This record gives sequence, C-alpha cells and structure tokens, in this order.
Amino acid sequence: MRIATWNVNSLKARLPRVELWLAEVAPDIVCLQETKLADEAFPTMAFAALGYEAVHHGEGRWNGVAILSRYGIEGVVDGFATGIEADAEARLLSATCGGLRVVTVYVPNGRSLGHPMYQHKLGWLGRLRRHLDALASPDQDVVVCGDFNVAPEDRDVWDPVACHGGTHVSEAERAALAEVAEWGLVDVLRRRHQEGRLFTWWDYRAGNFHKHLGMRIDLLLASLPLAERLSWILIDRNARKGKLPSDHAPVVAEFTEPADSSGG
DNA sequence: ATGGTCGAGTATCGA
Repeated sequence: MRIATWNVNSLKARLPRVELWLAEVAPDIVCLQETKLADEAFPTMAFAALGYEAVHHGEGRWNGVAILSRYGIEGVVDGFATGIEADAEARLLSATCGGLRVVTVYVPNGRSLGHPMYQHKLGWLGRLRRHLDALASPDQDVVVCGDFNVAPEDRDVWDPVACHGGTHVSEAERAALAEVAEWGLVDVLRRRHQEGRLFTWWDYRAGNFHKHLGMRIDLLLASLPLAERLSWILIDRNARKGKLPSDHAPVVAEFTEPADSSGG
C-alpha cells in the first residue's frame, strides 16, 4: 500500500505534471493540498482515467485539499468534525480508503509571529487534535498527512539561525504540532531517517532549490499500527525539478498490508 | 538594486 502527500500549489497549473507523476510513482492513496480550485473545477475524470476515485474540498482561489484512492472512498468529512468550530477555509478533508482512515491537511501558514493568522494557526492545530479525537482511534490504521507549515525540529530547516524569529520554527508551533502527534501518530520519515537536510519545500526565489535551502514541512504521520508496517519512505525531489514545478516535493511511503487482511 | 518567483488574476496579495 503506497501513500503519498503533495502540496501541488494549484492543481490547474500542475495537472499535467501530477498525471505524469501518478503514472510513474503509482501511489494507491494520494493526499493533495493547495489545489486552488472550486469543487466544480476539480478534474475528477482525469483522475478516474488513471484509476483513482477522488474527493475534493475546495473554495476556488486559495487552499483546497483532495484525496485520491484506488481503494474506494467512503466516510467523507469536509473540514472539522461536528462540534468543532468550522473553518472558513478549505484546509481539511477526511475519508476512509479501504479500511484506512485518511486525513489530508493544509495548515494555515501563520504569516508572521504576532500576526493574527499566527494565533489562528496555533488554534487550528488544536482543533485538528480534537478532530482526530472525534474521527478515529489511534489503534486503527490512520494517516494524517499534508503541509503542516511547521518544521518539527531545527534539523528540518536549512539554517536554524536564519530561520529563527520566523514562522514554521517557533516553539509554540512545534508544541502545537507535537500535541497533534501525541494523539498517537508517528512522523514516519523522521523515525526511519535521522539525518538533517531532508526537505520537502524550497522557496521559488533566489535559486533556493538549487542551493538546497529548504524546510521539511510536509509530513506523513501514521498511527502506531500503521507505522509499524512501514516498508520505505522517501521525498521525491525529482518532482521539484524541471519545468513548472510546485515549490513542494511529494512524500511517498510504502506500507505492508495488515497481517489479518491477507486473502480477504 | 534592500529584491530575487511563483499562482491567483490583471493590481496586488499570499506563500
């Protein structure tokens, strides 16, 4: 079972590359962020032609998240679960794909420390934790993945000194992310690979990708039963190269099937 | 030169 997450920075601009990438990487489940599409404009048929059922939660100009699945899609929840203050923006989508609970997230950027959107970001991560409480149990197979707009540790940024004082690295953001993970989720890339300079996002400007000045802010968090079945995980830097790339690279992980599901 | 590039949309804002 191959699961991927990718902030595509406009699915309209990126669809040709996304289609080629799907054919090459062949993931079974894909979480997309920043589609920047209204639901009516989502290319359902393009994904169906590649063998994916899809669900999209969009608003048009900004944000927008989607889940593609080769295992079917059911139990869709747009945004936060009932009882949690609704999000005015399309940043969260949950669905069950063949027994796996899948949550795709596009966490607010925060803009700058002291900006109202920074407090909004912290509150949003708190609501995400409550969303997981309402949606699933950590003893199930659950994956929460997407663009968290938080680099969990200093080794997840190109230069902690240069980044200090900005968003993505503050103690409060890291604590809010840790609270989400403490629900019962493992950052599987970090569990498997401990070295620094494993980035998923590079600013378009100033040749930062070429200079490998990036951050690891796109995470694939798995519940413990799922995390224990990780075969491999990688950051697909090739998808950040060439013509008209997103500024994010996908994260792709392979998991073995649960032991009790063989043979059906 | 106090920016650098994208994508939204068509002036700027957001990332």
